[in-house]
Order: sequence, then structure tokens, then C-alpha cells
Amino acid sequence: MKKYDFSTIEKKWQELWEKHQVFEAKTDPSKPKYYVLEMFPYPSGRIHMGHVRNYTLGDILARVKRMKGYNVLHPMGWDAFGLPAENAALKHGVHPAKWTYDNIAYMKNQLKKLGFSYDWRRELATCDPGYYKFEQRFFIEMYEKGLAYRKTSLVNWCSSCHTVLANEQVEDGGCWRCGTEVTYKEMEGWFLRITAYAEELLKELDELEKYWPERVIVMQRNWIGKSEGAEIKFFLPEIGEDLIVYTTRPDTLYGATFISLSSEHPLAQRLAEKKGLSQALAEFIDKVRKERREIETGMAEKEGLFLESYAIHPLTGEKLPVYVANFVLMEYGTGAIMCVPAHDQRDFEFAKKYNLPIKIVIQPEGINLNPEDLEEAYEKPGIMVNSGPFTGLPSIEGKSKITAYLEEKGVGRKKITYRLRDWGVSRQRYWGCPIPMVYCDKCGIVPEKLENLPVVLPTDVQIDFTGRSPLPLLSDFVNTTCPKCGGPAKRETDTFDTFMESSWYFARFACPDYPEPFNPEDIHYWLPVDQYIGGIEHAILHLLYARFFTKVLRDLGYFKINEPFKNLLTQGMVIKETYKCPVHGWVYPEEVSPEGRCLKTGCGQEIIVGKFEKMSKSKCNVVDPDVMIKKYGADTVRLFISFAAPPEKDLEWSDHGIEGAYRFLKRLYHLVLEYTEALKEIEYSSEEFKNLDPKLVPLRKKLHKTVKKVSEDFEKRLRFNTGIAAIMEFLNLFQDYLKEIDLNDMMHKKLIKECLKKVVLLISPVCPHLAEELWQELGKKTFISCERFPDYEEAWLVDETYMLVVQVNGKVRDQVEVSVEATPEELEAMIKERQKVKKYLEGKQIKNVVFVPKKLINFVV
RNA sequence: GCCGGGGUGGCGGAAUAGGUAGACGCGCUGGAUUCAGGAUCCAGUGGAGAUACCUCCGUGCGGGUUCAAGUCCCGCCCCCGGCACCA
Repeated sequence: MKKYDFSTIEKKWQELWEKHQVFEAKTDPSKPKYYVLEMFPYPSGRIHMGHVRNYTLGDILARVKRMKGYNVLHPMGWDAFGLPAENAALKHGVHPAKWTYDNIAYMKNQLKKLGFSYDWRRELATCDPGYYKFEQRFFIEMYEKGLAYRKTSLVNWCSSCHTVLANEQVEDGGCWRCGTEVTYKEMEGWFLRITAYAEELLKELDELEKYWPERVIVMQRNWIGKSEGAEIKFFLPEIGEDLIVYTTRPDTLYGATFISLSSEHPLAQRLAEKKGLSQALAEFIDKVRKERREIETGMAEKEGLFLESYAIHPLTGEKLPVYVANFVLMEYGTGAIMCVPAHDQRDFEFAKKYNLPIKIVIQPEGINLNPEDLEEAYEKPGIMVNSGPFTGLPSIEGKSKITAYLEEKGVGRKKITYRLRDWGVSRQRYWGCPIPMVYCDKCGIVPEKLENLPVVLPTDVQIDFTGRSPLPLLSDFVNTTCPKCGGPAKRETDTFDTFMESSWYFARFACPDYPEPFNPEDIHYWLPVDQYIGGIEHAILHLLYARFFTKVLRDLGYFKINEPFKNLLTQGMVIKETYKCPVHGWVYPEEVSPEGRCLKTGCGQEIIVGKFEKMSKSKCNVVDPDVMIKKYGADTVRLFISFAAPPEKDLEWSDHGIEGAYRFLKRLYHLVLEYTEALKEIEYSSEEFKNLDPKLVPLRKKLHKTVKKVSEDFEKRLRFNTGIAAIMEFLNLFQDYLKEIDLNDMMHKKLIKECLKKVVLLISPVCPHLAEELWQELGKKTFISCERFPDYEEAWLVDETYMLVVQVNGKVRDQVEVSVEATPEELEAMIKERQKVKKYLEGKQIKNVVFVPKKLINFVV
């Protein structure tokens, strides 16, 4: 028997696919298109199992859609700018460009070995000036529309990466990449006005809700954080100016007993000066900055500084003391709040600490709150009290009534606020896209001329051991001429956040060689992406930025679409069991004895079998895709990874599990080969099966049901695990039927041929190399990758008989095979006489009989 | 605290429309083959009791609706993820 020689088979078909350009996509408006995209990888050096899973899921879908007659675009590229390249340069003395391109070459080879059906002609790397020059152009166009601007702000700073981080890149107070604690620094930098699109980004989520995972929608909604409230003016007599506060609870206005400002608030400074408190305020600001970490996480105790000033309540005329408070953020709302201790927990705590009055203005129904014995703020709705003309109103109504009243009197207005902040895109890094701006002493900030783009990142540089960007030191780069006046000027030396590149790459894939950013013919045909697949870790960052860019590019006239990704699938992580030794920490599986002891020299401690965790080098639980491909072949790896769990769930890597997948493919291979000689010349047409041997009819029916099931699971539900299970189930049944098969009978042979052909077609999106090989063995001259997905015949899906489940009082008591044509009356009469049923009915009165066609009959006694 | 998602055999997971819970795979048990191991093949495999038929229990816990609930409703517990002084 011929051995299943996967390595020869896989190499053979990979070469043939490439030679015959099988997966090249061409714009063709006469055909329906389907754009499958997986999140492109950062070229870190080697692909990991997470990539294998992501790209296998995408590849199965791309292959299914191709077989279903779609013109499929399935590209791959490299998110090639980023910090690790600089770190590698530092550590190994390799230039970031060389390191990056070497990694790309290696990883591309790995992807090819997995047999993914990419159109490699469209490959792009974001560090290529031919790519990023358009990004520079978009930025200049945004600048001209007022969507990009420069400002000084307090930024998140990672001292280890020597760069600024966006709010989205701070996780639990640490840098999202290296985990170093983030500090705050005042810096100037470029911002994109994503807040201008806040409302549209939020609103469009209602539509996306049908096609995107709910949790992603929820995360984005929270991130945008829309709130409706009011801005209210409080007059400051000391300086003769109005202070504007933002509140979502105008209904509690009469309960305001003091005012708090952010320490960064400009009016705080002015009031402090007036009262000779500048020194105290400066100290307070300093303290707040130092404690910002604790403040942001809600850990710091509330603290304030009384400015010895008062604000006039716009409706009562009362004098309210003005404080600066450490918990008031300058970046949100107006940086100033009215404080209602009775109905806001934060204000309550502050008031208690500084002995400020508490005034109740909302009473819950049936309870009478007293300021003296209040233990926490009452934040829920109720009936308004002590609220002048509004007393007696439900607080829900009071919100809009008070706001309207304020508007009428000119001391306030309705206001919508978003939590979303503008996107800071400046990074003090070398390995990134240069920001195409020039600083001229005479003309100020001037964008580079479009015809001078790209501003090329100089590659002839030495990476300094401090890890700082070499760009500011490169006089050839820095010194330039002003695009406006031609005089001497200096270049911007910051580079873009790398999320810029990934915000529009999906569109460039439609026309990667076009001399302009986009060829309208191509992008209007291919966009949007029909199915986007990637990790949940990008639920906010990347997906929100890409949505924002899409809207901007639409408004700049490039796109016609509003949203970049129609359907989104967020696949789970690949996780594996971990082992921990009490002495040595995490250990490799090879370092654990069969008795569960540590095998490190002289150790012998009992190993703690840990949780399944995301594969990582530090936890010693990684499985290298290369090793698996070598041992089992790409088809087995693809099969296991798409079978072991539904796509959106975490997948537990199992060494036994992959053995099972391998076993299945060997079985399939040998089964087909066993018959290929006898079947080579056999052809069949569906009409011929009308005279099929009755004992084989159930087999053909199962075949057609399986085709239907797999078709739905693979194409519509994206549940590859159940689709594959259905194929396995059919093959099990098929093998049972082999005893019945007579190879001298022509009809039998035709049926076997049909079964094998269809099974091979069904499995082909998952295991394409093996499928191509078996297709050839079955006498076919075409690529199975270019074949049509099998059809099923409706007539063969229906059964003449079925197993009727018999219940008595809802409990299963019997099963009978019955004809679909039998009437309920006939069935009832027949079943009552059956022994198994009879004993439950004897001596009982039948109260009701429930009959569910083709399913069950239930006697209620 | 708020917002999502989830809890099904020894394990990963099925059950798409309220209708046989446990498909498929792993593991395990027994058998065949083999000098032996591995590989392969066959049979069994939710639990308890009877081991011939069969009976009872069973989808996190407690109630409910229904002829019928893993699935719907109410209350609770636990796990995972996100957000969290955003006024």
C-alpha cells in the first residue's frame, strides 16, 4: 500500500498552484466578488499557531467561496513598521530594514508551506516607500481639511520604548507592548480629529451589529462613550468671568453645594493668582501628576485645594466654594464640574472629607433621605425636592425641563459629550513612516509638497545604544527647504503610530501597484471587505481607526463605502496546558517525567499542571507550526486547527488531537486509493441513480444530506468544526456500507465514485493538497481548487421513512420506523399495540396525544 | 460597581425552529493482528442499579411556563472578557 507521503504531495501542489497562477484575482465586474481578508501579521520572525489558525480560517472560506463561483480576492501583506525591529537592531546590530525583510522572507515561506490560497502578486509591506507615500499624502489632505492638527498635551509616555502612546495603547497602566509603567509628560505632537466622526462611528455600529460580534460592538460603544447632559455657567465674581461646567445630571442642579476644577484648568490658575495661592496650586498640580496612575485607576483618595473663591449658582444666586480636585479630568467635558454630594458618590466622598454641605434634591419614592444620616450618595431617579419651581417633578423629566430653563435664561445649554479623544499619532521612533511636515521660521508649519512625496525614511543610519530615534541627529534629513518660501527649514522627526498603516491597507490590496493611491475601478469593485478575520485584541484600536480612516477617505473622495469590513469574525486564541516546577518555574513538557516530576538536573520536584494559557515562550507552552508541518503535514495542521473548536472560541492545542486528524487523513487517503484503479473510467449522471439498489439508497441520501450540511457550515455559518464532523460521520457510514458493495455491479461502482468524488471536494477547502492529489487519482485533470463545490439533490434529502420517537408523559419509551405517509390516526392505533408502549398505557386514561410530524408522538395519560 | 459572553460525559465540543441530550474527535476498556512494541482494524464507553430484557437519575443551583425545557421566564451561584472617579 502506498504511504500517505504528505511532504511530497504538498510540495507538488504548491508548485503547481504557483506555476498556473491558480489564485490570482482579477477585477471583473461581470462576476460577483468576495473579498476575504485576515489581519496581516507583524513580521516578528516566525509565524505562530495564532497566525496559523487565523489564516486557515480565512483560507477555508476563500476556497469555499471560490468553489461557489465567486471572484475571490484573498491577499496577504506585512505590517512592517514597528518597535521590535529597532530592538532587534539594538540587540543584534542588524539594521531594522534588513531584520524586517529577512523576517518577511522567512514567514512568507512558512505561509506558502501551509498552502494558503493568496494572490501573492498583491503582497505589500507597509515599510515600503511606495506604500507609505500615500499615507503621507492622506495626512497632508487631512491637515488641509483641519482633521490633523498639532497640540501640546499631557501624553502617555513609555520610558522603555522612548515614545508616546495613544490612550488605547495603555493597558492596566502599562505599555501595551512592553508592560512598562506609563508616565505622563507634556509634549507637542500631531493629532487626528477622530472625535469629529464620533457620532457617525457610533451610529453606524447599529448597522454593524448584525454582522459583527456583539462584544466588539459593545467595546466600541463604551470606548466612544457618548453622554447627554448640559453645560451650565457659574459666574466667578473674583475675576468677572463665567465658569462652564458639564453635567449629565442637570436635574440635581439645586443640590450643587460646591464647584471643582481640574488642577490643569486655566481658571484655576487665575483664581489662585488672585488669592496668592499660586505656589499652593503648583504643588497641588505636581502632586496630581505624580499620582495620576492611582487617580486614573480610582485608587487615590479624593483630595482638593480650596481656592478661597466662590461661584454664583445660576438659579439660586448662592455662593458656592470653588476647589481644585484631583479627580476632575481636564480632558473630559469642560474640566470643571458642579458638585452634588447628595447624588454623586465622588462628590459625596469629597464633601465628607472637607465638611461641605450636603443638600438633598431628589427623594426616592417611599423613603425620606436625610443629609445627616446619608451613608452614600443617592444616584438613582426620584422626585425632585428643594428645587424651586421644579419641586415635585420626577427627576427624569427635570433633566430636560431644567436644561430648557437654563437655555431660556442664557446660562446653560444642552450638550453631548464623548469619551473618545483625538488620536495622537506622533511617535518618537525611527522605524516608522515619516510625518511629512516641515517647520519654517518664516512660514511656520508647512506640509511637504505632494510631488515631493514620499518623504523617505533614511536607511543609512546607526541605531544608538540608548534606543532613541536617530532621526533628529541626521542633519541631511532634518535640514530641508521650506516648500512654501524655499528658505531653510527643518523636518518633523517624529514618525507615525503604526496603526496608521493598518488603517487603510485593506484598500491598497485592491490595486497594490497603481501609481495613485487607488484605482477607482478596482476599489469600487472589491471594497468593502466581505469577511474580515482576526484577533479580538484589535476590537477597539485597529478596528476603530480603520473605520475612521474609511470615513475620512470617503470624505476626501477616494471611497464610496462608509464601512471597511462588512462581516467580522474574531477568532479565539490558541492555548495550551502549562507546567510549573516549584523550583524552576515554567518548564517545557519534555522536562516533565511521566510521573509528573521535574527532570531538570537534581530537581525531582512535583510538577504543578497549570491552566491552559495563551501560547508564549515565557510559559514554555508554545508549539512551533514548522515542527507540526514537518511531522504531520500542512493538511493535518489545517484540519486539526479548524476542527478542534468553533472559530470564535479559544482552541486547546492537543498532541493527541492532531494525531487524530492525521489518522483521519491517512484513512481517507488509503480508502480512495483502494478504489481508484477500479473507478478510473467510471462516469455517472444523477438520473442513473433512480434505479439504485434499494439497500444503497440510504447511503446516497446520507451523501446528499452531508453535502448540504457542509455547504451551510462552511459557507454560511462559518462553523468549520461541525462541517468537518459531518464529513467524518459520512465516511464512517460509507465504510460500514463497503461490506454491501459489489464491485462487479456497475451501479455500485458509480455510487462509490460519486461518494469519493464528493467527499474529496468537500474536504478540499480544509485539506487542499491531499484533495488535489486524490482528485488526480480519481482520474481528473483539473485543479480541484478551481472546481465547483458539490451540489446536492433535493429529492435525495427526503426520506420515505423516519424514526418516530414515542413518548408517554414526555418520557421516551420506544422508537418505531414509520412511513412519512402514515396518518397520525394510523400511527396512534399501531403504536398503542406495541409491547413497550402498551405497558405504560395499560389501565390509564389517555388524556391527550401530541403528534409532531416527522419527529415524535407523545401520549399524555 | 457597570456592560457583555459563558457554565453540557474523563477531555475538546455537537444539539441551527421548544421535540430522542452527548454528533464528531480525543482518551479509556476489551478483542484481533504482531516475536514484541508501535501502527492498524473491530467492539464498548454519561452516571447508578440489574448485566437478559430493563429501570431510575442526568445539561451550574432553586423555582416556574409547557404534553415536552440544555433551549423560554423569574431568582441565585460560579467562570471568562471589556470598561471603570468620564461628572
